[in-house]
Amino acid sequence: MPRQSGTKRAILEAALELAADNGITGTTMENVAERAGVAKGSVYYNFTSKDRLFEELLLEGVGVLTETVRSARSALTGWPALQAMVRALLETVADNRALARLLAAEIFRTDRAWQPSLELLRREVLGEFIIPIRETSPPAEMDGRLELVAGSVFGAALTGGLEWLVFSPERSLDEVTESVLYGLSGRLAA
Amino acid sequence: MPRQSGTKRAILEAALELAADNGITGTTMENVAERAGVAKGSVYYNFTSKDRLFEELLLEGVGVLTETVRSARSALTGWPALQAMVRALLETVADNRALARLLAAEIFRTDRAWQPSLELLRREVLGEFIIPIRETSPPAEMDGRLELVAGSVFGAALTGGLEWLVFSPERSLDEVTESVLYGLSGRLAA
DNA sequence: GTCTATACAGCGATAGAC
DNA sequence: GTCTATCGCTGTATAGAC
Repeated sequence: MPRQSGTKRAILEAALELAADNGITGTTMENVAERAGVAKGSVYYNFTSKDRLFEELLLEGVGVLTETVRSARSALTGWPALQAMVRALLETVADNRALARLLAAEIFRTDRAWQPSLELLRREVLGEFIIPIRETSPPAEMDGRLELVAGSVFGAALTGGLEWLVFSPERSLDEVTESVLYGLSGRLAA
Repeated sequence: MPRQSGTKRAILEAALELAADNGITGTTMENVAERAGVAKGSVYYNFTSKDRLFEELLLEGVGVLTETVRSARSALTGWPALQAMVRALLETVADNRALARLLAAEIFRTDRAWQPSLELLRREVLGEFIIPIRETSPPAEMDGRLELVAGSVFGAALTGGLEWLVFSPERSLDEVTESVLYGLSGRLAA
């Protein structure tokens, strides 16, 4: 089923875990090789450069995120769809905390070799959020700003998830989902 | 008025601009020196190490952010206070876009020398958000989770602001403020 | 396809003149 | 207080044996 050799998979996983802890620049190809249980030469055989390795890693990760959010939306519309999407996003964050932290650090950078491809995927995720937002019939003057609304809803969930994992890991998924949705539910504006 | 020598200020500013574009690890002390118009030795005279330089930079930045948010809250309570704080935060992001990007990348990292001091300041900012949130009389079962709610509201604003600066810089502060507050106003849950 | 060994550059930090 | 010069280490990437 895996479309890659075991070595390639092992390298990707090692790179992900190390970079979540030490940042991408703080992760050396030597570290990755050690952790994956192979020699540095093998890393360079499987990935032409460090940039390529992390590009592949990030694109795969955002792809998984997009699919999860999309399938959570699937049959629902409007607010119930948004609730399901936020929960799915938080679940993904919890299951891939390394990826989530990496993504948070990379998503607004403009200096990376992989930035163009990453931005494309980012827009895909935001697009998934725009769909149910539009279904809540926003006023006409918000039309051109739905991407900003979606970005901030996405940010609320991602930041809430990271706050959870990094600073309050004792909380349950349910509690965190409720907390994030509480902020979006309008009860703050009551 | 500045409590530091001109050289120290110039170094801090150069470091901030460079790190926003290239990341902290991607910024060398040589780069900083060049941009500040001094020699590398002078950088090391003013800051004992690279870590110290960036610690000072980040702490000063978060301090400014905290003060801005606090003074925006000042005389207000509840939802109006939150609105004012979000707007103030977005204004600060716009005026210090380099700092905002740097902060977004650093705030969830756990591998930095300055992480403990940064986390303290982070809690201060969140504390400012918790005050008006509590004033909206959340149900008792949310009591222990207000930090998560605050974190996600803060994240909504910060992410919305970065989305703005990095991907939709043609929007106005008013439009972005409205967009972020739209997500928090409950109109998505209507 | 995986290994070891190494070239080569870049960076943080220090020494010491002025 | 600022400079130039340099040390020592680390990291990316490659060469070539197996």
